[in-house]
Amino acid sequence: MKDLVYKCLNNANRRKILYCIGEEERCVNDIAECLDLEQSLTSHHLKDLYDCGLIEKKRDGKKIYYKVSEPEIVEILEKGKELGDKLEKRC
Amino acid sequence: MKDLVYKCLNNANRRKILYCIGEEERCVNDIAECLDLEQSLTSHHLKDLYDCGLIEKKRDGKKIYYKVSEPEIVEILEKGKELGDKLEKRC
DNA sequence: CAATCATATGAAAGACCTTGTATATAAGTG
DNA sequence: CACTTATATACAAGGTCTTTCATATGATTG
Repeated sequence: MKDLVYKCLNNANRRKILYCIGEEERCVNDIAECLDLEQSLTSHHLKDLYDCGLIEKKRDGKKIYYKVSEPEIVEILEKGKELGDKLEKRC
Repeated sequence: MKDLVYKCLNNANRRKILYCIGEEERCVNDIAECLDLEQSLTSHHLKDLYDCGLIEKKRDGKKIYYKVSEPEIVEILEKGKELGDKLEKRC
């Protein structure tokens, strides 16, 4: 259970999704299009993120809008990216 | 390549190892004993962490001492833990 | 209500991870 | 040099993850 946050972070597509809906909410189709992912794949990942509690959703007519509910996750993402970049330069 | 940091974080034993050698260096055997892990498993995980660049090693006679080389990883770990705890309370 | 649009779900293939067992290497010791 | 201690590596079994394809559900529209 405690591993869910790290598990969510351990996939490039999920990380992209988090960045994508970190500032403003977006509907599934927009997310998929924006990141060039299959609709169903996007949906699967959104479910993982949602089940983990990192994002929230809101229905509006046919569309469902998602956004990050825990800003901390974006901070972690940024720290992770910084560190990753730093480590990459070394090799 | 950029995923290595997140991959390293996505395993409870590796996270324990990072905590264990975050402050002071320790040799493989001590780490294994301290965390109650098999020697070879400890060694496997240390290799992953080392290859990723998160920890450094130093030989002293027969023993090899490891310690965290990037303190940022411990910060990330702590932020991740805080967030994980927060999310867990919800369910 | 049939058709359409938007999203979710299930199943399955293949890739990837974790772990354990057995064995190898490397350093130190008698 | 044989032996022991400390660590690393190879391999294989089992499990988990990611992705795709096909299909289902749910809301809206004509």
